[in-house]
Amino acid sequence: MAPARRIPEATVARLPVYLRVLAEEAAAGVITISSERLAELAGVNAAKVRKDLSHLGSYGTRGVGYTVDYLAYQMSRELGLTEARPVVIVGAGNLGQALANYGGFSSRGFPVLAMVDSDPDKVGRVIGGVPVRHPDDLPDLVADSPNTIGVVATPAAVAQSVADRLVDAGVRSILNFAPVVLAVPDGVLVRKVDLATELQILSFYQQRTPAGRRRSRARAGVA
Amino acid sequence: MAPARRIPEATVARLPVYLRVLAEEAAAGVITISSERLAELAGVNAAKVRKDLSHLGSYGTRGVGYTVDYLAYQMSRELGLTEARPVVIVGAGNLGQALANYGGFSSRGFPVLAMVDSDPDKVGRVIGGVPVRHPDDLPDLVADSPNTIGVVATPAAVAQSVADRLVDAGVRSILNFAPVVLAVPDGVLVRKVDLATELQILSFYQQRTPAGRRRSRARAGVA
DNA sequence: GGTTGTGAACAAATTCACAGCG
DNA sequence: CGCTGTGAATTTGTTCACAACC
Repeated sequence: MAPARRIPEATVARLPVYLRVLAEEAAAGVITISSERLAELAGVNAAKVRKDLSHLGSYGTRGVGYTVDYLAYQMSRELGLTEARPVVIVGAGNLGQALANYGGFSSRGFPVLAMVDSDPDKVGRVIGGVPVRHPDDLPDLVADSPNTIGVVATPAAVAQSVADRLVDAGVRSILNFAPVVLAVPDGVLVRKVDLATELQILSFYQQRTPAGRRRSRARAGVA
Repeated sequence: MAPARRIPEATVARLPVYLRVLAEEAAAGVITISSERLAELAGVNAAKVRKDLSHLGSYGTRGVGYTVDYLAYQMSRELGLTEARPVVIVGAGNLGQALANYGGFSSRGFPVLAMVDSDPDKVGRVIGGVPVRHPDDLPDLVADSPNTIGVVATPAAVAQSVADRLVDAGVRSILNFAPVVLAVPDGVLVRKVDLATELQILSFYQQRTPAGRRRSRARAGVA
């Protein structure tokens, strides 16, 4: 009986993956799932799944597994997903538009309220179903929902000033796609997604793997 | 004198960040940089920087710091960035187009060769300066450069079959934006970027921070 | 029998603190 | 004196292996 306080960072980072798998299984009519199977679908090993889940509480049944719906519910609750978190995307360029159009946000509880851009040609238009607003409207947009998440999808040069405006408007969570380290006050959370960084990491690891024999068609996967 | 073999994963993940900082400093005319300063700009602490760099070798000078150009060169070499890695983006939807247009790839040594899409309305066109090719062309596209990186920017439903085709064509590094765990043979590397996952992680941590007093304008940053 | 939940063993990563060198 | 490079200490994360339980 681990009553579950202080969930390790590494575990938190995996919960969304488990949650997605559980949603898929639930949709497929699966009622219970073992740590073994969940591990396979999530691409990790079973011991890790059990340890991770034990941090949430004792939601499994020995000899049986976990009830998919129930586990998913507990996980959503723990992640704070019981109510929707609105998203405002700053930067209505290619990336901003792609994110706005990307169905994965709204469908997973993150409705895209608006895009924000200073280009007068864009302000007032609706792109991909999302209205484009002027940066001055940020405080109004955020005022209603204090737990709005701000997404920075601008060029690096303006990312810091955009972040400042988001913070001033009351945003306390920021997802940053610009390749800069944002400075924000205490209490504001930033996560960064850097596309070129990901490629560089791939680049490092690929050079070690000698070039390999020609393609074996094995489904290795969960390595 | 750490002659540098087996660089820890956590270190590899930070090298691209250091490298970007070094490039910016070099562009600004800075000649040498201390671990303290590099740490500040990269958003980590100085001990970590020194430990990370020590895995590459002893490239610093005590009492002085690191020569920016030299360190950047050694780092690029270690990351395997001395020659360009071509990128093929599969999926010419919003995300694919955004990635194709995103300058950050080409400018950092990852030229975008082509997008691939099965939509006949798109094949043959040039979008954002990048030609759209038919999936059947994949083997030809990749044949020339065996170290091509494949980017999966398709809906989840087809991501696995796309990955299969990439692997069959000879691709050994894949960056996956689809919210699925890809199964690939040994020797093929996959990294995943899941946008909704990032939002969910933000969601978890934000709910703990009680809502906070009204905005203090402190530049906390590097926390 | 089958599967969870968890202590204990192990491994990786971070941080400290300082000797060593320029 | 200043700053790097690194052993040692600490913390965090992973894996093992098995008792507890259905």
